[in-house]
Amino acid sequence: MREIAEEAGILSGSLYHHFDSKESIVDEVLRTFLEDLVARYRVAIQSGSDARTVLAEMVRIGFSTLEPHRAAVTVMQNDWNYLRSLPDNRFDYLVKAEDEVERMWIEQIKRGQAAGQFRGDVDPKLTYRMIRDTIWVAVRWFRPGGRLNPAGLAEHYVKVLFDGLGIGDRVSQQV
Amino acid sequence: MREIAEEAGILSGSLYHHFDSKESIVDEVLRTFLEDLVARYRVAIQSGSDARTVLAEMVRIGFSTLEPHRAAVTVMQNDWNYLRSLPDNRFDYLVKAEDEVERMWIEQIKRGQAAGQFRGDVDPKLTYRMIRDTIWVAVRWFRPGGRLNPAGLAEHYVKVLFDGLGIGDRVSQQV
DNA sequence: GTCTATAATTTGATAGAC
DNA sequence: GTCTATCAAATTATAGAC
Repeated sequence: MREIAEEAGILSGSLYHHFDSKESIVDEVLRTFLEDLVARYRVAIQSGSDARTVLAEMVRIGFSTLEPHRAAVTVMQNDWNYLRSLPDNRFDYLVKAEDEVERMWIEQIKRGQAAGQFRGDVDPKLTYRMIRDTIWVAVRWFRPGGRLNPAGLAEHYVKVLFDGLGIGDRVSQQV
Repeated sequence: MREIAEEAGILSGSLYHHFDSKESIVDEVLRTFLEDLVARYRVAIQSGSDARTVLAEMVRIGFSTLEPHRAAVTVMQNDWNYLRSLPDNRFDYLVKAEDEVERMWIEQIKRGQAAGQFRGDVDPKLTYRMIRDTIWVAVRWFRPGGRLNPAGLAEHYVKVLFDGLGIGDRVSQQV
């Protein structure tokens, strides 16, 4: 709280005029982030595009939140398990939001598999988790002004995710 | 410290008979982990196999540490930046170890590109970071006894990483 | 090698003046 | 809306008995 107040240019006691607790600050940061994220996912999904296009767009949306929602993504990374373990039900919406997001991703992965755009021999849920992790953990090393911006990260990842690092006869490698 | 002592079945004061500070505990946990990890990477690299085989093995090694080195991986995830920021130089070896590990991975990626096993239009360093993140963050949700063991996670990831999620004419998708 | 007791510091939060 | 002053609890660490 003292560090937050210092960043804001006031003393820690003054923070309690704006928020009634540390949890309330976290709450506002996370709600804003999740509402924005889910809304943008919905737009991508409702675009009517094929699964591969939608999934690529969702990857781009994810990376694009790293800058505007850096604090939220960091808190999600570091304190997710802690916030969920709190005795009050204050952060129950986190699980609700995560479940909805997971459903969105998995639906697109399954739709792509059904349409023959994605290979059928991967587990949709596990694949979602790995995509999710890759995007959000980038907040730990990503710094604005570096060699690549979030859009560049997204394009690189989409390339590897969809087409793979390897070169060669795809079919013969699918055992 | 109280929680660690409780897990050990003693009181917190008694811990200081075995370690002179909290940092010393973290230090021992991380050193053990990094020595094991680097040694196993070296074995894989010195096997003389082609880059693709070595890289797949390095992925397997990474996932296989999630169970035996769960505490270390968790601390690396949560406290890496903090440990590096400490005024004393006690954890300088973390950066040294990370640099060495990064060199190992990037060398294999570049070797695979030179040999035509990996596509040349991906950034080796960025690709390494994404592989690294995907492996280690799994510690946050991976629980022994679940649907998949670490070896299963590794095989799934190797499949997606090398061959991609997509199906179709690879060349036409490389713009 | 562990316990009891306690020191020293950090941290979230409050009361009331201005 | 911010500051001063301070509280209460938590947390790392120490001293000395057993």
